[in-house]
Amino acid sequence: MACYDAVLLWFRRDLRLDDHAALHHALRSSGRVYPVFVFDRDILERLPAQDRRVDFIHRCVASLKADLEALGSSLVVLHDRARTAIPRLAGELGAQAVFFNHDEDPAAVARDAAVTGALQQRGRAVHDYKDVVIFERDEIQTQAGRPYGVFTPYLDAWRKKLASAGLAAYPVAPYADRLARLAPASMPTLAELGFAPADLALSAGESGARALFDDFMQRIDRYRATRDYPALKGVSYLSAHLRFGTLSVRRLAAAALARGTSGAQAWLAELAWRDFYHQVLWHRPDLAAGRAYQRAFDALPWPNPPGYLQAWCEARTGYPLVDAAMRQLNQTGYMHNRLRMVTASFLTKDLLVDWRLGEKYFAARLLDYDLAANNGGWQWAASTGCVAQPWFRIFNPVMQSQRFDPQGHFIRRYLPELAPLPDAALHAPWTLPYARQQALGVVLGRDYPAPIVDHAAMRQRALALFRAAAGGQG
DNA sequence: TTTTGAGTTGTTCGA
DNA sequence: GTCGAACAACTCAAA
Repeated sequence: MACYDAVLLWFRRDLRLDDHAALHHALRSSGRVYPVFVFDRDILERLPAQDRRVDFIHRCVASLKADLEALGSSLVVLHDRARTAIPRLAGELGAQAVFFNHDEDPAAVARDAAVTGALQQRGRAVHDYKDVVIFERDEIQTQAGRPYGVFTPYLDAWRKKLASAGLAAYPVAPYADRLARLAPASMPTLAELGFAPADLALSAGESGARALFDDFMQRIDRYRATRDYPALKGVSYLSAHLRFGTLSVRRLAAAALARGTSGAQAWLAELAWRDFYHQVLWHRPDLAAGRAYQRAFDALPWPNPPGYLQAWCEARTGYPLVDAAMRQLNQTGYMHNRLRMVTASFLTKDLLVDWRLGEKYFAARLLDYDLAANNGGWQWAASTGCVAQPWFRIFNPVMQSQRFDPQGHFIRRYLPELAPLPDAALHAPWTLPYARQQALGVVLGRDYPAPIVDHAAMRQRALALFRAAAGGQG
């Protein structure tokens, strides 16, 4: 292992001190480690001022800084362009090397290549590590040495590798005295970054992540049975913390493995999905530019009927489960996984809107937005992805509503204007006669939109669209 | 090389 | 209301 006097540890999507690959290696190889985080102008400039993610990250960074100060160090927080700021800071602090963890987002890959080039030009070393996922890049390949394009065999290989290789651990505490002694300094406020505070239900930072993790471990055995019901507390609610690395994915996998129950196994497979999509993006960076995984579907002539996208975004489709889900997204920055499928299917197969537009909307709204997973999920729903939903398999939004929100608890939570409706009518209010609507005080077109499309008719159009495109592959 | 089995999350139709 | 078949045929991954 290299031996340095002083190095930089660049935090990015790994905002924690627990089990941190790059930090662990930095501390082991250097007498002094300077922790730094950059609010990157190159990224922030492209975000709207009300983007609630910046508030969440800001809180996580403040929490990380406080944790470092408790150890006698601090965090250098810059509001700058990482491409130039990191090499400059390394020079100012006399750091001989910069340590960071991989980020496979193609924009981050390009940024890191630029930073690496600039550092090496000045004779400084760069050390980068796998940390965000369990297995990355080419670690899991088919027997033919190709990346997997089908999840089920990938999962099989992933589980085998996990069983044989085990999970690495990257402790930080034993070397904490090598964190640079830094006096607490101020960091830019959210307002100085140009962003407004958000109404966040999710507690930030490592302590917030830990609390959610402990809570989920009480429920993980029931995960398989409850995860599809948005009204239930069935899923982990850890996605945003995984996105920003306030939790170590290795700790999560270890906990699920140790638990060993059917529910824990089902959840472990979700972590494998995350690895799978990250690996797909690594091999297909063109997906980030909106290319379809199945190139034959790149030219699919999405009709994009005027007004449909906006109605979907604004929760005005007239399909209660879809609208409730979109309100959940708009109000909280989160959407239940089952509902991500329902709304994505509805936009692409019922409204015939290009999946890229839906993906873009999710990307701007989701607190847990992760390019690899979001793109993978949308392409799956749109039937353009790897082992996608077969195109003739189209969700029926009413049936999904009846199956997964039978008592309408979720719908009533986000669409209180429909609360007076009886359970049976909640999934398809247009089936109520006008007189009954009046009696209940929920009149379609006045209190809630009439359905924007007829599912059966649009299903036929979607089938025709895909049949033509699939036939054209010939 | 060829063969074989399988592919996250479904819906509709008709008996 | 319940059940099985049809929806199409292709690609992936392993044996």
